[in-house]
This record gives sequence, C-alpha cells and structure tokens, in this order.
Amino acid sequence: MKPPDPAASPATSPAAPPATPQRGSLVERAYRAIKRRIMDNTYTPDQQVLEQELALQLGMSRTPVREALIRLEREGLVEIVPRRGMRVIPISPDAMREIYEVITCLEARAAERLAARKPTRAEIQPMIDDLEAMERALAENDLESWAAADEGFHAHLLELCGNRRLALMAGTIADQAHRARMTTLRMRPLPRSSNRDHRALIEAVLAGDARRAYEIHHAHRSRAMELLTEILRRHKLSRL
Amino acid sequence: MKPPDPAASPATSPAAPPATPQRGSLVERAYRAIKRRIMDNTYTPDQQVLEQELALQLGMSRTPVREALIRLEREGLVEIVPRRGMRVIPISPDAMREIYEVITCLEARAAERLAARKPTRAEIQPMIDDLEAMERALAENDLESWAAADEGFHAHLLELCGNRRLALMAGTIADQAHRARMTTLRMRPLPRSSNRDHRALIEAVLAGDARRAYEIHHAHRSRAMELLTEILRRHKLSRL
DNA sequence: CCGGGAAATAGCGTATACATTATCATGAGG
DNA sequence: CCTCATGATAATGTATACGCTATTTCCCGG
Repeated sequence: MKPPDPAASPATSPAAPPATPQRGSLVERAYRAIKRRIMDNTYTPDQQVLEQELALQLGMSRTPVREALIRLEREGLVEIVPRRGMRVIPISPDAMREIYEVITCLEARAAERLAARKPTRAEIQPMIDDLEAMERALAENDLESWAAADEGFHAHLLELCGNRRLALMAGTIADQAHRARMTTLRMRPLPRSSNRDHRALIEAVLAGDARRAYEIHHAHRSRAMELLTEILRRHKLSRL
Repeated sequence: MKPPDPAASPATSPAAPPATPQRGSLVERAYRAIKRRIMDNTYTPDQQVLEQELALQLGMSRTPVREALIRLEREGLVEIVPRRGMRVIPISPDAMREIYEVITCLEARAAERLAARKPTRAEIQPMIDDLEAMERALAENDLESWAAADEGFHAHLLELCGNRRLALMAGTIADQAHRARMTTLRMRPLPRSSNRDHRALIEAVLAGDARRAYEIHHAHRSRAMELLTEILRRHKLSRL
C-alpha cells in the first residue's frame, strides 16, 4: 500500500474532537480529508463524487469512506445520492438564513452563559487573542487571516461556554456555512463592526453582564445574517 | 468525457426526509429498530451491546448495523466503544441541563418564527389537536398519553416553524432527553402548567405576537429544565 | 431526426473474509 | 495470596466479494 495522503495540511479543528471517528483510523483520515476538501471548496455542489473515486484518491477501500460520508451527511455537509455518489450541499439565501438563525440563538446563549460564569481574563484569553488577531488582520487588510481569527473567536466562545452539546451543535451548523462565508468575504464591506461587536462582547463577559453579552452577540449574528443573505440574493448566488 | 451536470437537478425536494437512511434499506431498519429500543429503555446505559449481537437479533450482517450505529452516535444517543459495542449515553442532571438549554433557545425561536408568520388556525391545527389531546389525557390522568401528545406538540411546533435545520437539530437533541423525561414522568407534579403554557402559546401565535410567543415558550422550557434537573438531582439519578 | 425498449453497465447495498489488537485467563514467580 | 508476563480469545476495523437495480447505451421502428 502507498501513502497517498502524505502529511496533508494541518487543517484540524482547534477544539477537541467531537463525536468523531477513532483517532488514527482510516475512517478518521477519510473524514478529515473529505471534510477539508469540502470546506476549501475543492468539491463543489455541482459535482458528484463517487465512493470508489474517493476510496481510490484516499488509498483505502470503500468501507471507511462510506462511514466517513455517513458522518458528513449527518453534519449537513453532504448528501449521499444512491448511484451518484456524494454531493456537497449547496447554500442558498434561504439556507443561509436557516443556518444563521440557529447560530444566532445558540451562540447568543453561549455568550450569556459565559458571561454569567464571570470568567477571569485568563480564562477567556483565547478569545482575546483571536480578537487581537482580527484587528491586526484588518489593519493589514488580510481578509483570510481575519476570517480565520473570527472563526477562532466564535469557536472559542462555544468551547468556553460550558455546554458541550450546545458547542457541538453550533459548531456543526456553522461549518455548513463556511464555504459560503468564504466566498462572500470579498463582497462585503470591511468587517469593522464585527471587531467592535466582539470587543464589546469581551467587555460584557468580563463584566459578568450576561444579559448584555446575550444582546450584543445576538445582534451581531443577526446583522451578519441579514448582510450575508442579502449579499447572496443580490449576487444571485442561489446555490453556492 | 461526459457533461459534468446535465441540467442541474430541477428542484431540490421540498419536504425531503431528514438525513435518514434510504427508505426500506436494511440500514434504515436497523436504525429504526435500535433507536426504538433505546427510546423505550430496552437498552440501558449499563449494558454494552455488541455489533454482532445486534446483527444477529436483527437478522442482518454487521455492515448495516455499523452504519446505523454511526448515525445514532452522531445523534448523541449512543457511544461506540471500540471493543465493547454500543452503549446508550446516560443522562445526568448536567446533561439534562445542557439538553434543555439547547431546546429552550431553539424552540423559543421556532415559536417566535411561527407567530411572526401569522399562521391561520388551520395551519396550526396539528398543534391544537395535540393540545386538546394533552388536556383530555390529563383529565383522565393518563400520563403516557399526555407525554405523547406533549411531544407531538413540540414536534409540530418545530415542523411548522419553517426552519428545517432548526427543526432537525432541536428534534435530535430532544430525543436525547426522551428516556429521562419518561422516567421522571411520575416524579413530577401533574403538568397542568404545561397545558396552560401551550394554550397561551397557541393564542400568541394566532395573534401573531412573535415576541410573546418567544417569551412564553422560552419560559416554559426553562421551567421544565429547572424542574427536571432538580428531580434528577433530588432522586440521585445521575446516570439515567 | 426522434422516441422507446432491450441490453449493457456501473455503482451501490450488503455479506463475508481477514488481520489486528485489546481484553481476559492462565500460570509462574515473589 | 498477590503481581505480572504471556498466550488465547474475541470483537473490531478494513478489505473484498457479489447480486441487484437505476442509469445509460444502443438500436430499431416511426
């Protein structure tokens, strides 16, 4: 057997592995590899990829590939069509709205919880670091880095909120929108207000003001929802 | 070479089934059978059930069983332990709180959305029917029927809210708490206030008062959360 | 030139095979 | 009597086999 996927890229998620396949198994490799290719838009909703094809590319048999696909299907990232292989689920303006509605209420709740815990600055340092990275990136007009840091911020918020199920679900559904977010990154105004929102959230959290943390983050995500759905609509991107 | 996408599928399925296995397949049968046995407490968190055992009981090979288990694992119902088979995930007071926090914000949002749509009485008839069934059941002191109707009410609320992803996620996580709810059914006071809450919700929805619908249902689920976690704690049910 | 039916093909769903590896029992040594 | 090494056992993870059927191809009649 040959090593068809040497090292790959370190595109692993920052948070702890969720209900993810057994570490080091072929299923896990398949899962990660396929997920990465979905996230970075290597596979698009236009193309169908057959199980056999994936197996061949990944240098394994169909069995682990199928098992990985089942997981990806349940995460809402792909659809498995019986004789056509897997297909990435396209994001329409309506889908975007659905996703953001869910993210909005879950993350706002996470923010509320986190603030209610009155964490120390040290505890939320990861979020502060992300925020600073966002600000640096924006100053340098580096949208890719900004987006990465922004995702980190949201991921850390979930991770720290203390409700693992909430974190898992919110993270899962946020992943569904990743491709669309990336695509629209350059179609939107510079995300200065995002940085402001996040700074305000940090302050509310440090102040232990749960109500305010909730409101700030809820408004933040709601605005993002309106912005993104509007962009998709205006650009007629109905199946991103 | 073939054309990559002949005509792009004409329209996506409007009311497509969830990310559930192919209708009629063995995987689907396994999925349903195992899920039912989990829900009705045939399998408890104390016992480990091997793949082979399940396959034998269901009269099929391990392959479809494994695929069903992967789905159940991703729904948070079971854990797959490498050499011990599947195990039902136990519900602790903390788990209950996690689950109800998620349900609370998702369903409250669903209620808000539904009310905002200003549906006709006919549109929400399923919910009204459930409510009436709840009232009848309570009058007859039939807790089982009451619970079934109550679950129906919540399921219909989600179904009608217009956000499929939200409905799917909320339904999934609600299933996680099903066993625990059933067990505690007789440890709690008669659920008269639930019926009142739901009637009030119906009224708010019919009045198109989204804000009120949100508040009513949020409060309803929050109270249920406090009640249930307290019951679990008091009865020392730390791994239901 | 087009539509429709039969044959061919392909891809999947499921069963089975097999190597690997954790677990458990056994037994020797302290 | 207890501890630890060692081999037996069992269950899994993965690969392979195979039949079924949806899809496509091909051909022929209109």
